[in-house]
Amino acid sequence: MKVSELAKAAKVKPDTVRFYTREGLLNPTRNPDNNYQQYDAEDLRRLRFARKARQLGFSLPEIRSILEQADDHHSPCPMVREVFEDRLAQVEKEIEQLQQLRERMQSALTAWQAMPDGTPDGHTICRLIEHWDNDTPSRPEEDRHHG
Amino acid sequence: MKVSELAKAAKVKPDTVRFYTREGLLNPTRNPDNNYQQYDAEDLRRLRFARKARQLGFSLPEIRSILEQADDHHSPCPMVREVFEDRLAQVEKEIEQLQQLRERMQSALTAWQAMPDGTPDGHTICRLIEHWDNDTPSRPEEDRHHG
DNA sequence: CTTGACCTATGAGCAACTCACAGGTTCTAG
DNA sequence: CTAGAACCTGTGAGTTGCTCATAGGTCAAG
Repeated sequence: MKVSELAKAAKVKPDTVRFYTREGLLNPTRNPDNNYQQYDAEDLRRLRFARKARQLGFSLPEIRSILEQADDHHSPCPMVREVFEDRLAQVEKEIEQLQQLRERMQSALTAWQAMPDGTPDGHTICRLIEHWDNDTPSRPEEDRHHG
Repeated sequence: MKVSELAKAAKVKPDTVRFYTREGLLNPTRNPDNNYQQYDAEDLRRLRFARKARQLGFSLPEIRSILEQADDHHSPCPMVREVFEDRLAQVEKEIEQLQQLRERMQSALTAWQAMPDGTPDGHTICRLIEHWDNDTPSRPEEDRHHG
């Protein structure tokens, strides 16, 4: 299989295939005639595995470790279970923080309904935000990259 | 105020102050003697404002727009309200998706309790992940390449 | 006069892609 | 047989909001 064929089979973009290859998650051979990458069924399995693992929140380095363990004929499952549990805890923490944020935003919206849109006067930029009362520490920023 | 003094007053790192200055959110003057940045009370207000806005999910470009509007003596509040409502909707979407992910992870964990840690055999890397059934996108905005 | 703490600007690094570039290869139509 | 489309190659930059590293300038104290 060539890059685009593998990409299509796994429903990802060709650039993702190239990126994963660069990162060592896939081990294609070369077609000596034209220097093209050649992927096989094993690479497709690895790629599909990697995508599932990504959806579960595994990082690329983690996935690479898992694949390397499998290549060495060691079961990566114990590691998978461990990282998975950590990830679940992290997801739960994120949910909690986002819920707190939502509540705070909702009360702010309610409070703002009565507030006028003041013109900045050198002491105030926008009361709406300046009257926001921020006592909670920052939430994880990672997910904002997507949005 | 010098960089570190401003940073301390706003409880951020000096590098953040420098970064915000680079990005045009702060407008310090220069001490002609030593070329150091000089910040005043207005910069402190702007920086505090920016940090609150960041906690609410505003991006730096958005914050810069707000500050520029305020500099032009236009009230940025209508814009703030609008972006804020968009952001709230986005937070709610993220919460929903994370909750779905959590549920799927929890059922996976339950299902895994009975599954053995198989050794990779060339067809399977780790059943725990391979048997994960990924029909829905799990992270806020992965594109669906379905077809 | 050196030490050390501060300041300066700039560039790299993070995560996981995504895209743009410039050029080589293969396929297809005329 | 050839033009051009559509693929392939590698590499480097862009995304977001910082954070850190580098190399060098400034300043108070000993």
